[in-house]
Amino acid sequence: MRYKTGIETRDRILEATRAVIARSGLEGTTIKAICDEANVLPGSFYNLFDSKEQAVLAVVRQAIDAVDPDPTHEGTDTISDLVAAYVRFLEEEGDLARVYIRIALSGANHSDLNARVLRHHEGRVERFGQALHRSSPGLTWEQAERRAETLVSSLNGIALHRVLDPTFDVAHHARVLLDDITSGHAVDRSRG
Amino acid sequence: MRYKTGIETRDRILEATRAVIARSGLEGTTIKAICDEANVLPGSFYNLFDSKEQAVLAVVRQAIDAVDPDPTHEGTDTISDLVAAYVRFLEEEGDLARVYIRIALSGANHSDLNARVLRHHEGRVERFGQALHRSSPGLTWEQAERRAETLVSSLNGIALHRVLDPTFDVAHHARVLLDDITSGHAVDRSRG
DNA sequence: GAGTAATTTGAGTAACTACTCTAATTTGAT
DNA sequence: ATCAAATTAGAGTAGTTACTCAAATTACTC
Repeated sequence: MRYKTGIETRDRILEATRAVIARSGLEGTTIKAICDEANVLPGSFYNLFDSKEQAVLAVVRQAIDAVDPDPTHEGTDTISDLVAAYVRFLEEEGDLARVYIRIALSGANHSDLNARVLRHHEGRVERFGQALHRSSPGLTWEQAERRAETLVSSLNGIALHRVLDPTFDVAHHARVLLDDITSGHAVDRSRG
Repeated sequence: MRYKTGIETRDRILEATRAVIARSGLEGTTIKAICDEANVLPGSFYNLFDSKEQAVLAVVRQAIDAVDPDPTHEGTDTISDLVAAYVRFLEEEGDLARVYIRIALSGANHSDLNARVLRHHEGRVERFGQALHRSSPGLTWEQAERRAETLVSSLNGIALHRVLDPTFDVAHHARVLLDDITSGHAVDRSRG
């Protein structure tokens, strides 16, 4: 892959892989579907990728990275920022968002993916927890983290439903969730 | 299927199908996996079922039905009851719960499943909305329904995460969610 | 316990899967 | 323009898929 055409073909294949995963899921993604979508023959695919897995994992990485476009802002953004960023991701990166949600479930099959998804999830929970702790001094760090766990999982539920129903108003429900979870609950009284 | 052994075999195959879907997802479910799990040869499977689809759909129906064990109670149960019933389902019917969550995503491929899942979801939202409206007179019916939409989707998010992380405390997070969504928000101020 | 229908067996099929290989073509530095 | 390397073409392979079928076995009725 040193010529321009090779790089273009590689990009086209990754785009196609993304579209196919978004449409058919990780398990339902076949080489034929990818090649048809990318207008490429199997020989070309295997000239640029070692395996189907490699292309799929590249897209998986894209999706996970795209969820949080600016991980370097750590320690400065509010929960509202974080939720808004996720909503923006869901609304503007339709295919990648679908891929992301598909991964969350397919992970339960492939143990390596499972571990990767869980690690990413924990990172998000921690970041949300810190933001929550900053804005709600009444919460202990542990309480903030637990509420962040609820929030992040719930947001994923909203994202999940959008895959089924494209008219689902993600922005609205995310805001309701955020308002409710951050309002008036200085103490986590549901514990124990 | 008129002999006792045939009925037993049928049940064993459905149990196996349930376990395989829970473990590998709808797309990842193969006749071989089902037959191995049920200790049956393909010929026997096809003596009792017309197709793989038929067995899978039977399990899908089981899962959807099991989510709400008592649909006749309509109009009398509280949101707390409904949430508790879902939590109980998730905790006590591990395999069926996994199947249920898997369906929610796989539905995006098979359009018939998608429609069925959406119909079921809408039914649940309506039931949750009615319970919410009963307990919170400050909410209009429409507001109650919208909050129910948020709640049901969020609960599914919590269920989804449990598939990835079996130690996830579903009961706790469901209660936090319920408390937050039902507390102090007589007016849906996030609208518009 | 004989007869009949249900059930099980297990090899077989056609279509699909991921992936390979060689020959033909295209690319870009010289 | 030449030439080596990159890229593409496209038939081919081995394994897996859902599903079939005739023959052997088993279960129940009388």
